[in-house]
Amino acid sequence: MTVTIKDVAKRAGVSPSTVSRVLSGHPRISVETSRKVKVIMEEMGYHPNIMAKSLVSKTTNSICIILPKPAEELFSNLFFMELIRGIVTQASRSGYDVLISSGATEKEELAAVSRLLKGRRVDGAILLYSRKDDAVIDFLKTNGYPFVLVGRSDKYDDILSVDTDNLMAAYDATNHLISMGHTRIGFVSGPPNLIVSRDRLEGYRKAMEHHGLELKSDWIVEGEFLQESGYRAMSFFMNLPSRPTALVVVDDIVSFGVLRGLSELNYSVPADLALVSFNNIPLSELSTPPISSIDIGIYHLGYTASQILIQAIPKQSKEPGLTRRLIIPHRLIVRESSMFSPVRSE
Amino acid sequence: MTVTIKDVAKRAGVSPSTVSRVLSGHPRISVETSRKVKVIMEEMGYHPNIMAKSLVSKTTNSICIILPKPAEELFSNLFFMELIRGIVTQASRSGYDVLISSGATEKEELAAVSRLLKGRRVDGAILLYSRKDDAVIDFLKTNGYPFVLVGRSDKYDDILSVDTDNLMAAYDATNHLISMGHTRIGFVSGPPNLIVSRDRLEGYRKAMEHHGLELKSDWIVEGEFLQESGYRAMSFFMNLPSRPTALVVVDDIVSFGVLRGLSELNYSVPADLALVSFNNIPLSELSTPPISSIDIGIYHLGYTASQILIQAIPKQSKEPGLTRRLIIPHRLIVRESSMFSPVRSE
DNA sequence: CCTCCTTGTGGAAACGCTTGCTTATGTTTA
DNA sequence: TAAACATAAGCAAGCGTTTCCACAAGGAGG
Repeated sequence: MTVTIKDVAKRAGVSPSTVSRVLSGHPRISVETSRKVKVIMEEMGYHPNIMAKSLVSKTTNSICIILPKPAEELFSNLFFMELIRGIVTQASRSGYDVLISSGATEKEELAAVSRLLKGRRVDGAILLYSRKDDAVIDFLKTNGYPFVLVGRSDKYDDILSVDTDNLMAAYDATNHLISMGHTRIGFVSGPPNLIVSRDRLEGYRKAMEHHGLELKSDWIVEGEFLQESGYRAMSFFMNLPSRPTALVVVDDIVSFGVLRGLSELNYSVPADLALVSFNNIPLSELSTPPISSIDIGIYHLGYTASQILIQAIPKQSKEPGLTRRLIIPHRLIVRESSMFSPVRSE
Repeated sequence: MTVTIKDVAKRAGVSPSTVSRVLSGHPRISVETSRKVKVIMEEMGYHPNIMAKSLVSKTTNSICIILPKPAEELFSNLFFMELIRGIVTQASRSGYDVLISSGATEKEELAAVSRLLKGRRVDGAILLYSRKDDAVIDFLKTNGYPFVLVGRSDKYDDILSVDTDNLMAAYDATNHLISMGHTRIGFVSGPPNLIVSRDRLEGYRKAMEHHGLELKSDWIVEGEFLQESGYRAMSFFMNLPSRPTALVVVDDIVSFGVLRGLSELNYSVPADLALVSFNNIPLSELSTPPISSIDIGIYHLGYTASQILIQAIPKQSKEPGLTRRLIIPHRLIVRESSMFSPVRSE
């Protein structure tokens, strides 16, 4: 049925080994033979069986993306789509296939990962954002599988990772609001077990302290990376007797929730509440008003993660890459949501 | 290094065949042997080599998603993210892995597909939205590979597919505006080579004719599934001497563009222009104002597509599924963007 | 008591490919 | 002219499974 290397060999009057060598560009194959075999492969519609190849070469030319546990929700976040886009693009340029994997529970997730890696279905993995204590990281690390983290681990520091300097990013975001004249600035954070939440919160704190501004514990609320969290945070803040004039929000999606609530209550952005958030997903410029956001180069993060991972996969030919931890630069995109200076009240 | 079936066999004092049979739950294995072998597998941390298994069974337990050509752009559309989410969820429930593939050009795309299918890396494919003449469909069809189309083909009608009744959906959308009292209704379409564009346009036409409303060719503009297209369409319509009071827009993303342009010009939605669009992506309720949209159950489309595909993959055990073409019901979600009745002017 | 089935297991080939070793055919070198 | 080498291609083993076939042991049927 399907045409194998043997069929090609027979038809070309050479041995299977020769055909295989033509395929892999072995140096000791004569130009003529090579050309002849190639013509025949074309004629017969030959395609190498990837499984057979993988079996002997012990390498699959594919990697997997491991989505964080509550994939159902997070999936909807454009953030992950951008990340995946970056990964898929780069991987496919390097001749790698990409497999998407996610589990409903952490246990399921671990099972999936171990099936894929131990079963030699993929050569390596990309983890999208890490929690404080991550069983998957432990698994991958102790078994010596190539993997890269988009984000950072607070447990290991010799791990391949691509990340944003979230502390600095939050510092910059807060600073921007301060430079616009805001002094009463709140922070809407993410889940406390995510490292990114903590780093961004810390950056906010640093900036406030650095400018001698008051850090009220009332003005820091935690939530999820969901629109609803923003909505809730907004009503919390607006009901405060003494409320902030600006907010640093941990993720654009959360900002959408804030925005929505504000518009329902007929508050205006940025006049009643200015906003800066993170990630600059494609939709942050589409909202009304457009949201100022720290662009962290999501696509670029994904692209780079894939690059580093593929470099780290042991190959017969090349030395492994040297990169360990890479920081992708961020930059603040100022849009309407923060273009307002409050009246000085001191 | 890695533990194989032979290692387990040796340690358990049985033959490799027996271990293999334990693995696959063969009926003629004694309960005792089975238990013993399983314990040893656990102890030794055995994981079956998926490649070896695939090689002999000629089946990979994985499918691939083929993204439409200009993946770079479309990827950003939440639409695809939702679709992928549905597919991945269902596939993983059925024990299948999902591979994402996309090519920059149609030729590259075809090469990727043929590498994956002919190379027996995947058992089947899901195509996301079809163009008028699709080489990939031809390839899959003539080679007899299992695949399902999310959308429909105008060339073959014996193809596995999951789709929305786009004609009816557009009819409903238009009808809704008419029932709100609009008589001057325009249509913002997508690329004419996409079947979905044509079907929706046709539904709009049918509804207009059915109510005896004027179909001005001025009031139908084509574009891409991009925000920019909406922006352009908006300025076109607003500069018309005789302009519509409502628009049916082929995709929510396009509506965002319309909305943005309108707000820049200080027009108000729905008072100056009412809007209904399609797909009901998670963000359509987040815009200001929220957009009325035809919910086509994107996640469900993906989920079902995966289900049908996996059923159609020939297995030793089961008969292939019987479904050929499945229509997922749609429903109109009315939001603020269409909640306005124009003043009767006749 | 002998044959025939059933049950549980082992042996070995096969899946399609790569690769180290070997061989055949020139081409240099001493 | 013989020895030494470079080049091109073939042979066969092996990657980790599955599965057909064979086989042993025990029980049932005649």
